Amino acid sequence: MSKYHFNDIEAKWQKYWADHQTFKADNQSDKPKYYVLDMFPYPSGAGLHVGHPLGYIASDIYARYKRHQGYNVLHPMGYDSFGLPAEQYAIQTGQHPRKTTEENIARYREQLDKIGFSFDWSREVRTSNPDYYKWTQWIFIQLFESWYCKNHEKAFPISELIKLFSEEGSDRVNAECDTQVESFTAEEWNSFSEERKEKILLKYRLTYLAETEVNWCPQLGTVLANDEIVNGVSERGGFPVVRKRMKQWSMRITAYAQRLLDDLATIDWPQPLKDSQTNWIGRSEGASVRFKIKGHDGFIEVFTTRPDTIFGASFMTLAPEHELVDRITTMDQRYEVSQYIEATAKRSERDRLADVKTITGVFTGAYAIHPFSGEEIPIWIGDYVLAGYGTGAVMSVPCGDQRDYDFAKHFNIPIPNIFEGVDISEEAFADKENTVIANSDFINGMSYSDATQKVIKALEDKGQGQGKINYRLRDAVFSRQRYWGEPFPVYYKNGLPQMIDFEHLPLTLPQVEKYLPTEDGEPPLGRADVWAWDTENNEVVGNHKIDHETVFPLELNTMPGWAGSSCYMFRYMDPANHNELASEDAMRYWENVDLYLGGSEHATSHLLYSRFWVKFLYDRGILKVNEPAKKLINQGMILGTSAIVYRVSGTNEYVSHGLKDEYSCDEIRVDVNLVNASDEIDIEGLKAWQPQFANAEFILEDGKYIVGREVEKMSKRWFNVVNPDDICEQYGADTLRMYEMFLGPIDQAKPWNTAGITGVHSFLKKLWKLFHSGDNDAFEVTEGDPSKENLKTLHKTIKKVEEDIENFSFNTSVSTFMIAVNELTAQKCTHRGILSDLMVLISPYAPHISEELWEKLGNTESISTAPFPIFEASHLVESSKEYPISFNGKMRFKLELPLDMSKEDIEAAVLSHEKTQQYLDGRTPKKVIVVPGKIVNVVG
RNA sequence: GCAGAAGUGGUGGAAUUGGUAGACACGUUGGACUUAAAAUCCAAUGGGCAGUAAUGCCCGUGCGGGUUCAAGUCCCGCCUUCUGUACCA
Repeated sequence: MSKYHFNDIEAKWQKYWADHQTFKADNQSDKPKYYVLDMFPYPSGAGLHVGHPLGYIASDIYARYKRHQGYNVLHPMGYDSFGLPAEQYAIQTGQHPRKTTEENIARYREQLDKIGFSFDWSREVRTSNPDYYKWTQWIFIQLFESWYCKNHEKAFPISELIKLFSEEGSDRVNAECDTQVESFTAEEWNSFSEERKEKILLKYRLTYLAETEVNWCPQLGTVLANDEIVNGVSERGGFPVVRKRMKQWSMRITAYAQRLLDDLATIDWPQPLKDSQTNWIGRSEGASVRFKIKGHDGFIEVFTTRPDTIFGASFMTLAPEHELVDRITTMDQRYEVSQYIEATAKRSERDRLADVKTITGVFTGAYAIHPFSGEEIPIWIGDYVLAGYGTGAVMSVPCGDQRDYDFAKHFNIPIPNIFEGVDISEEAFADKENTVIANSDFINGMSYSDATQKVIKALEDKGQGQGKINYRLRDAVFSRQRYWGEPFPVYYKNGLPQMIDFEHLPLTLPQVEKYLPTEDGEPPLGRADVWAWDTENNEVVGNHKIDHETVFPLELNTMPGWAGSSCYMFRYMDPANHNELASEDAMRYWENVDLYLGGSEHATSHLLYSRFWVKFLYDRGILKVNEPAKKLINQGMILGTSAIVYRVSGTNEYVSHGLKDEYSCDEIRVDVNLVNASDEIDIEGLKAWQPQFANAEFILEDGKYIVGREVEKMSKRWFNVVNPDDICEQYGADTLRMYEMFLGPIDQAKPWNTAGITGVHSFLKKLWKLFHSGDNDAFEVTEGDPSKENLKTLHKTIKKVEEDIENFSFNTSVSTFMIAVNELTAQKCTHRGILSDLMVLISPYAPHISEELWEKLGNTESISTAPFPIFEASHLVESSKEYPISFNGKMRFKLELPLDMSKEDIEAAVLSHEKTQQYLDGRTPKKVIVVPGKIVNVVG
């Protein structure tokens, strides 16, 4: 009666861990600290599928391993619980998103608990809880109260900027700010009205209100960030996105572009992830050049990475949205230009992306003056120039840039050649490394780098340009026209934003009757009746009081999804603190995340924004560290294996996969849980599953209906979701944990496939049997000294498992355990010491069975407090080894030799061996290569 | 187009610094136990050739070259697949 009853064992230990708070971490300890974090999930209505826990299992193994190694481990979990799906559901059903969110969280928790994670649930955070988003609002206020000084490359309190303005005026301030700021003296500043000062400061704050061109999604009724748009349509829902000018909150992340780039060198993150952040930031070096406009006072400013090609510029191109277009267009061209602008504005982002081949543009009638030659250069408008990058204008050098070349060819603009010995009759020459400049006045004969320096110097002397570094990274739009997000702690007095004082936070979400935008296009908060701020009593009051002189309207937008997730890793350190984000002591102790696990899809969103906020809070002395995580691992996605049945077109007949080519069929995806490991479907189950199959006819092959397979993302809509609860029920959590690791390397994407799970499950059964080897299956261990063989198996395993965990090769350590248990079974080893060490090795992977057997071994404390066994090389020492002997690299025979032999002795023994003599047949070998412990190679 | 990753049996995948390729598992085949099935256990399993057999030999890590006594691993040139990104001046 001692079968491996995993269900009972797992329930027992999960209860034990919860009752004893086994994994609660202390904020102080003599032990070294280690912080292991998973990216917290959005609790969706679909619940967890087997793909979600992959990363959690890996991080749990590492956390448990670190506890065995004697670390004080912080391993928390929480929920990123603001988000669009709950809001969409609320719009459809009228149910408050808080309610569905809480239900989903309860379901997630239940599922997570079944897998046996060692989370410290006492530190749980939820981004939608007012106690939590109070701190998101607080960080927003800190950003509002700060400006970025470029001289110090650091953020400072806005009060210091005010001091600078009042003492020195604006000209000595070198700040990251809006492109157009006025210049004033200290006297002027001091004479400005408060309102005027406020307006000026808003251009310097790290979060600011600005009229910006945004990605507007009409169907969702909201603005989207660049990373929420995929192929020109919204990531959620796939709706078209158009460009629109709106007043929005923005974050000055561009101030941190260079530091975000530089500090990548200080963190141990995957190279592909660093590369995508580098690309996203998009640093490029070049020059900013100001071209005079014929007959006008102003300049056209352009950015170019090729100042060396300036003499090849035969036209200028402005983006259709460029502010100068209207001013410089001549009367003759006015009609044509306005037609063109209207046409391009109508095109959605998607059309523009889909159709990059068509060249369109129009001449403005105006001319720019070349800064050196003085030539007149026609100014065109073209939609291949993007308003959002650089200055929205380019100097077009058709001989050196393919897009300019194509544009010039299309409109018959001259293409002067400024490269020596290069043929440009077919295409542009863009190879700057192999360039010799010609036809270019004072830079003739120079290379790219020499010419670039020379041109920049000459531009500076003329006051018409300078060297410049440009970034692709844009400031992040921070407003969303949604209900289910953090409200801004902001009210408006005379149209100017004011922050609510810290002691009156959190500003909680008001009740609304519907979650849709209002009829006149305002965000859902525009529906709230009680959404005004009374500055006298510092409380939220009804909108009808707004005409009162102390009551002002509150911000109607809410914050984007990334607001709540940017600094949550610090809140876990001290989640119940009402006075600080986290206490000084807690932050000093835990520093930042030592190991962070999550998907690579967050590379240019969460992970970039988080780094930005952490650097900002570091500048302001709130955080002690300037990066959120020291090491990061991206776990690969687990994909679904969809099952497909084939309906003969226009009938209710379904044909098996092998026969489908004989018919004209439609593919229909069906529930994968109806299909067995040999791809055969349960026909009765299918008939009961959906009404359309109830009366279906099936054309079978060999008496079976075989489905087709397709590997794709695991999702409800493909009916390919596998629920971890079912696996736990059937095989147990320990099997699920080990099998998910066994599937392959942690960072690789792989399809879920239950076929191999029995191998891992039978390993756990064998492990159980190792302890229950007697005739009546009673638990039995032997005492005394372990055999040499036993020790060898154990220490081989310790070494391999330790290496594997340190390298995050969790898949190979599962194999190592299997080998160890097989060997010990063969050795009939039931030795207490060997087995208890083995249990500690296995417990990070299969914690429940380990706890149970650990208890049976007579231990009273949880196995999680047991020290990791120490590897002793002496147990692996052998007296002799079988050497492969090769001739010219080809293996000929094996020879047993003592390990302590010298190189020379090995060589002599090999040469005198009869098989060597046979092979050499009287010849003398050229060389004998001896690799001690490995191989001997005789080169003839 | 650009950047990154990867190509190994029927399948998932192993192979320290170049040193016996295919660990471990699935699957398949055969056997044991059983009235039978399930479960469990044992054996075989990259391909080919020779041999009654033990065994021996040859070929094999996407393709073509190279370095080396020795290459899945290093170098050069290709092909294919995946992932991210894209009119970025």
